[in-house]
Amino acid sequence: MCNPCGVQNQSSGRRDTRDRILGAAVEVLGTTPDAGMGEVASAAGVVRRTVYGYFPSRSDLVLALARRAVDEIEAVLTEAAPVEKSADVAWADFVARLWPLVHRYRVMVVLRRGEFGEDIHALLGQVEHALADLVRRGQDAGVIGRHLPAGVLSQAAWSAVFTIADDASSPTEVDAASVTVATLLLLGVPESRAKALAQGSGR
Amino acid sequence: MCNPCGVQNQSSGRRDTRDRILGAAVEVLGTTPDAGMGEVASAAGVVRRTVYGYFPSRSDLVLALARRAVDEIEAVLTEAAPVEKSADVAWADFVARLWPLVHRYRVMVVLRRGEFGEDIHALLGQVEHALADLVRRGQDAGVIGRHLPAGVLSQAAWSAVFTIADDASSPTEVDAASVTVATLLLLGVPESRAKALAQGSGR
DNA sequence: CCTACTCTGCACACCGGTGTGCAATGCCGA
DNA sequence: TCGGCATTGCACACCGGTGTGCAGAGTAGG
Repeated sequence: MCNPCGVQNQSSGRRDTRDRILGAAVEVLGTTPDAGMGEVASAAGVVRRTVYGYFPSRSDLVLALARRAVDEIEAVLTEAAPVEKSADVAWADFVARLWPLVHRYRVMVVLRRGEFGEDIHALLGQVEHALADLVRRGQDAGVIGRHLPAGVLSQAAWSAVFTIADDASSPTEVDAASVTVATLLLLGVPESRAKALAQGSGR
Repeated sequence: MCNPCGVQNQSSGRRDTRDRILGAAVEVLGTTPDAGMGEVASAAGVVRRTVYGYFPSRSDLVLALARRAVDEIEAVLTEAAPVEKSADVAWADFVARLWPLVHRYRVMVVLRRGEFGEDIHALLGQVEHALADLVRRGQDAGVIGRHLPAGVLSQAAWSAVFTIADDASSPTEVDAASVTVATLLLLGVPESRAKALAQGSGR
């Protein structure tokens, strides 16, 4: 082999390389959604040709990426928001759990527009629908405001998380509690309660 | 001429055609940021070749578009937020004035990532800086919350406006007052005051 | 009517990304 | 030591978008 760039290629297994490519794709496409296969490949420490060995086409790569991300987000959501929990508490937990991983999902938001809008939106639809239900539940229980319809409100809060994430230039300029408070406020939760919830779910 | 598509071409003047192209570009690029010159052209009721007569390159078109949008937004902002006005009132007025025009600026948010990030960001930087200052002023006066640093907070509120805009599928599903309330809440303005301000600035 | 100007409708070259084929290389386990 | 396997490093064809050139056709105004 010839690997002058210090990229570790140890413990190569087929599954392993695939994961490394997927990981690189998250990173690269998250910041440059229209990057080519070549860029993804070199970010993964691999040659363009190799990527095609795992993903026959660019869209296969992107969709695999999306599917994986959506699965993870859905897992976090169902874990944080069981039906018996109050909606505002559930939201706080969800955001707190999501925040450390958010950089991995930035790619989804970025990818929604452009090229694959159709398919990505379908995948994301699952999550967004569940989120809307959660907000609606909160509105019915009176713990979440009615200043906007549930669908719009959940969407606004949901993407506020990502907006804050990629505006916070320094990695830890903003912590999970702050983001939780901000989104709770947007949802119409009173300030005192918002702060209490953020403390509670921040472990 | 040969115009089977019923596209009105009357009162052609050079400036006029230019404006129609720019308008079509706002529309098309707002929903499909990587649309080609051809798509913009036909949306403007014109042939691809004609567009090149006004904008020598695709980036010229995009940048002209961006410059124009930023100018308009800046005008709205300075009109709505003179220094003597309290920051929360100013924000409410700004959002209320911006809302009816927001579809024209969606393109900016969409265009920030991808291809021209550098230049667009420079243009938008003007506005975002002013917005951050406004929020900071509000925090210092105690009318805006400190749950997030001014820069991040202003950014979050600012893009919430656009998020809400393109999630509201039906055009008038959401009115200016609702959006104003939502963003004020996000900024940490108490609910009662937020609603009062939204009423006040809603004309 | 003639001129000037815009818009059209092709032609074309160029470029960058995609996807494929194939021979060569290096590694790891039997 | 040998055979299989993943990876490499070219080769290539293909496609779609960009930007240009040029000869027309339609139109408005003097």
